[in-house]
Amino acid sequence: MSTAQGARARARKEVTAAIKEEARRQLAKEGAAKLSLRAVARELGMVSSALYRYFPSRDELLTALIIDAYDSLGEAAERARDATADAAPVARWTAVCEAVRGWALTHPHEYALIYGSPVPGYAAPQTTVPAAARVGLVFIGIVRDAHEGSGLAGLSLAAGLHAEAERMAADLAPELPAEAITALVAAWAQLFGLVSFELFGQFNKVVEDRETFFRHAVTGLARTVGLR
Amino acid sequence: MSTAQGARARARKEVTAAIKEEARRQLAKEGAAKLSLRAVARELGMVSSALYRYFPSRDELLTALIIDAYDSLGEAAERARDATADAAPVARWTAVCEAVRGWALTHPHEYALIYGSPVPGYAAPQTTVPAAARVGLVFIGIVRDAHEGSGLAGLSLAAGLHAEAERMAADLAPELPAEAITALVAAWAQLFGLVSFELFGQFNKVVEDRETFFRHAVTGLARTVGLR
DNA sequence: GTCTATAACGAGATAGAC
DNA sequence: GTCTATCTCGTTATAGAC
Repeated sequence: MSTAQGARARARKEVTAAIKEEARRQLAKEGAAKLSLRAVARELGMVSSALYRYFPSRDELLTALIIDAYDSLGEAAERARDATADAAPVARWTAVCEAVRGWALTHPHEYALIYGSPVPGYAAPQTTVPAAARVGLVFIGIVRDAHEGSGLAGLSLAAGLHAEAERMAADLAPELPAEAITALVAAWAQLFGLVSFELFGQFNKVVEDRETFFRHAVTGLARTVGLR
Repeated sequence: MSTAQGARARARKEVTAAIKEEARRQLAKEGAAKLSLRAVARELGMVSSALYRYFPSRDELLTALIIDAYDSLGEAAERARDATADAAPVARWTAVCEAVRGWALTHPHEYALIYGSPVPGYAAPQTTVPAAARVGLVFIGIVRDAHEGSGLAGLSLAAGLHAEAERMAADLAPELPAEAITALVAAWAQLFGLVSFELFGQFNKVVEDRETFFRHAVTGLARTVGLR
């Protein structure tokens, strides 16, 4: 019975993986808005109703793809962080930024799914939050390590932002100065601005040597969060 | 006959405008990927074949919407620049940034159309380039004015980036230092990272007082391009 | 119990004949 | 410009295989 259960569980895992794999293929070809359970089933030689044993609705399938994408990106970032554990803070920062960019370039459609336009009629549930937070936590970890080690450069903070900065710090990293967390959130958004512009074509005919440009830009970002 | 011709031209303009208006409504409801000439025609009480007298294809309609969106955003930015002609460079910079954010918040679907995920199967033609460039030219203008007036702060440039920086400067603004243009292009992308994160929901449960946060962040961006 | 297959619903898009 | 026949879709109910 334990082997039968094991076999069933294994089969279930494999089918689930095959469904997501095919769904990702469709994501690339038609976009998230047109992702269709029927098409996925057809391509897999299944009947559409059979898919409901694995995903209770189309939206749940989308959610699974979104979580997978966030996790895949988060893992890439964590690998880069861990591989540079002994390096200087700025070097770790840029290494993670480059890992993010590298992941985006190799997974453009999954990147568009999580950081591009919202899918009409779909609202991401709270279950996506932990996976979505992983990249951010990697950056927080680097800044925290720098803070406890060589220290952070002093940063200024606009007068009206104190309350909000304290709130964000309490939420995200109580052990860090509020100005650092504020700067970090801004840098986080700005990093994805650089990646999105490259990926979505805004750098066409503008930036040619994108790798060098990116490294220069994110080194600047590292400085704005107080790393050195 | 000249009155008849004038009336015809006017009618054509009006129908064209009505088509685009309805198309924008669909953009909001279903997203760019599902924009269909048929649905637009139906909603307007026309027959789909009649639409082809105004737009030769769905892609051309999309292109028109994209150009309109870029122009609308560009105008908002230009208005903010002109309204602050006598202000300090940093104040002008933040005013234009806030105009960009304000436009995005009031036109979220058009923003997603031009700065969100690419539409599958659609490639923007070169005709969109001039409209797309308008916002960028506004920022270049502000930096140029500052350079000719109170001057720019000195900026560093990564060693390997000299060639690319010179190329970009020659392309975009030969009268500005190459480091300034490089920093400006980065800041431009980073600005849209801030706006996209707010608009696409990444700031949910993270940034609460978004207006204050945004102003703080773009003031920081102004400094990274050498304004003061 | 776990899965797949058949059939059907209501809604929307599409193609072509007229 | 209209009408109709035929597709697609998400989703459910049901029946039967393993």
